[in-house]
Amino acid sequence: MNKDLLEGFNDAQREAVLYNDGPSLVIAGAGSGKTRVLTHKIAYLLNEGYEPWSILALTFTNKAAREMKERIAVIVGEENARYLWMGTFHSVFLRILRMEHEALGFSSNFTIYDSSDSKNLLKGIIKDMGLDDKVYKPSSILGKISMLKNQLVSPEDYACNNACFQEDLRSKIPMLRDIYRTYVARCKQSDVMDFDDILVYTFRLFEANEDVRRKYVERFKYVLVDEYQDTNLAQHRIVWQLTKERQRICVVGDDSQSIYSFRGANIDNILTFKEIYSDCKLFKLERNYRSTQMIVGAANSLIKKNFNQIHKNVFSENERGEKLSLIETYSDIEEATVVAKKLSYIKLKDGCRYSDFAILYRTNAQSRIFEETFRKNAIPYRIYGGLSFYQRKEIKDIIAYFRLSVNPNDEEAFKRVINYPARGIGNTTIGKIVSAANYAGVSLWNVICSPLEYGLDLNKGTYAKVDSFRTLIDDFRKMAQTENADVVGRDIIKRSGIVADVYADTSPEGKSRQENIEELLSGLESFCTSRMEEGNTNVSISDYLSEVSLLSDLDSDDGESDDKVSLMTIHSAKGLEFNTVFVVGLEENLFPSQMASSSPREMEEERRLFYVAITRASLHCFLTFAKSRFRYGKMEFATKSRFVDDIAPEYVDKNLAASWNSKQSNVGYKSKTEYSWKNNGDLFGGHNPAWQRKSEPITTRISAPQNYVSVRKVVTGGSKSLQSLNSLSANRPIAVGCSIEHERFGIGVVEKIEGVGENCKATVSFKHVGTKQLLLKFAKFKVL
DNA sequence: CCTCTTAAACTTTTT
DNA sequence: GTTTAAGAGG
Repeated sequence: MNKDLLEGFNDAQREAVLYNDGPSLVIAGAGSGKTRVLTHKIAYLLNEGYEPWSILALTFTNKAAREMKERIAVIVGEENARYLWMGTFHSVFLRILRMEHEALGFSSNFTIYDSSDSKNLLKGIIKDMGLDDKVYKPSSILGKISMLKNQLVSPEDYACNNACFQEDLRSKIPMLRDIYRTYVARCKQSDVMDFDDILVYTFRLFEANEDVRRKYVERFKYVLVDEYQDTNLAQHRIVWQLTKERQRICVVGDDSQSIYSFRGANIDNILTFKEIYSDCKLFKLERNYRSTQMIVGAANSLIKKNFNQIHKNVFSENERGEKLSLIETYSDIEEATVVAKKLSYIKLKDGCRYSDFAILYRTNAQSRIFEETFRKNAIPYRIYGGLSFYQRKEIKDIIAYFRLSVNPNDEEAFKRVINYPARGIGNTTIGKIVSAANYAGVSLWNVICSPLEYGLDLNKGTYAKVDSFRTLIDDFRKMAQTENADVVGRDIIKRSGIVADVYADTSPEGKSRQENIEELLSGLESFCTSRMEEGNTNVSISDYLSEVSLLSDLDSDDGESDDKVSLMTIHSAKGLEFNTVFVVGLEENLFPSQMASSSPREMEEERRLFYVAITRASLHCFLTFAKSRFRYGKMEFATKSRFVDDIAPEYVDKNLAASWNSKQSNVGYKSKTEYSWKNNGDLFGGHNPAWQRKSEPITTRISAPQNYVSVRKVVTGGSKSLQSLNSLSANRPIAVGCSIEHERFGIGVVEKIEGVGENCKATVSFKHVGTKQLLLKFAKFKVL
């Protein structure tokens, strides 16, 4: 059995699987078969006699956990795999917290705030304290509080720390400590935890209750942690609490892929692991099985630019492969078009599937253009991340009712639905309830249950409305205790009036909301049936909520079944691999992000992010950047990202960019398009791709200038004449002092000209709109 | 108290 | 360009 288990492993991998006598740290380079090692190690442990429920395996995404479980099930059988404690930090510890709720003073049905709930609560607190939300911006306060929690700094610790207070004084937010204290108190009052609380309270549970900690130390005889480079202090300390005696722990990670420090992840956790677990054995997986030598070489040369790292030599023995291609385009729209074209071409040439491709970007906002372009060109795609299913309004409304039926003290859920669907309880009434609750230090629910006791002053009509809401929720609560989740769910959306409200709306958006509700209900149903198949006799709404509140969109993958191009942020691409990867938007202030430019530490993280992006590719990797881009609804000019030049030149084919530039100056719009066509042929062997003729509608739409116009007609303003005007400005050079007539700005005089070729910029003083800077390549004007 | 219109702010990255 | 906050009118 053990022989089979280790078939096809290299020495390093085999040793990492077999060593189980003490703590081990596996540094696993990108594509080095890390997941395979982890799954086989667990299978090996099971073979060695470990009971499935005595193994705890922690991952960062539900998806990773599920995949790993499936792969283990293949080796050791479903009946063993299902009893493993395997999941994200958050889901595993939430499970434990529910069992140990009493020790923490929470009810067993506490609910979870997502970040928008947290933000809303903070907004209210800041308002109540009479503070300016321009100074105390809820999202940045939430960020600070989240960081404190991840560092296990309690409100009390924080209030006592003078250095922190001085820092807040300097940042003009001296009330932060009071906000933090109030925020924690209000969550407690609502019987609610936020994401970070799951870790904080787990730590506190083990810290304050030695017997409880012992219990779990006894249970978890072996602990494995994936992506250890992304753990924060709280996670690190919890793992220590569970493993310090037995020291049967294996962590896997790659310091070069640490990309979550913004969320409190501390790269030092992995760098100092050896010191904390003193007998730790170190294994390095350096052979990359995923990518071509060229891609691995490029990635290595890039990451060398970072100082902080564990030395390793990642290598590939796959084919040499082709260089990375750098593509420069002149707008974000063209970037998407060129990517669509290359993608279609490669698909035809390699005969691969759409699902072999990924478009990776730095920010979610960049997905839009690709979405539009792909839709126009009939390229199927799937967008990951962005607004998740569970963040849609109609879904959140329903979930809020669910939450209230489980935990009526949940303040944010309460506020969300007390007047949805509209039942005549407005902001004034809600305000009165909130202040009565805060005055007495109880939940909103408590106030409406005993309005007299808490001095709730409402007129009779309003009071009747509030009380009928209370009755409604009370009914839901009673039902939620006895009935199954699917039954309760259907009843809730019917009796709350959501069905009537949503189904009255026959507009396209209303229709889509209906579909979403149907989807939620069918999801709820399948949740119930699958839980019952597992042997649970009753499946409560509470069970459902526990599961759902930690799900992200990335997790609800519809699987391999459909053949679509993946569009996602680089962050969500971690752990995945694709034949061909397009890393797009490689521009200064976008990637690396502007936010990172101030600190070298953050800049290194951005570089690691780029490293992650490149190493997702197994065969082809394209890097693209656009010289102009729409941001915040305005056109902005951009320059090539510094990261492009961090890759050693021998790995990157920059010819595309070079020849593009040389032809730029005297080429009008139309020929530019033709040029990129020709270029396509040059790159891949000098012939016109067959699909250019074959799929007529796609081709025309890609190359037709109307494409550009129709997509962004508002911003370019009457760009019908783009073509003619562009060539005009190229043919008739302007000079300082001459008059021009601009399509939108009218008549003006040229004051200054800077730059050469396509970067040529003119400062023009217009009669009516004042002085503007025009980039001649884009500006639409006539020389008079 | 509700709803419609207009204005402003917004963008890292996510469990 | 998009979403969400605030203000006016019903």
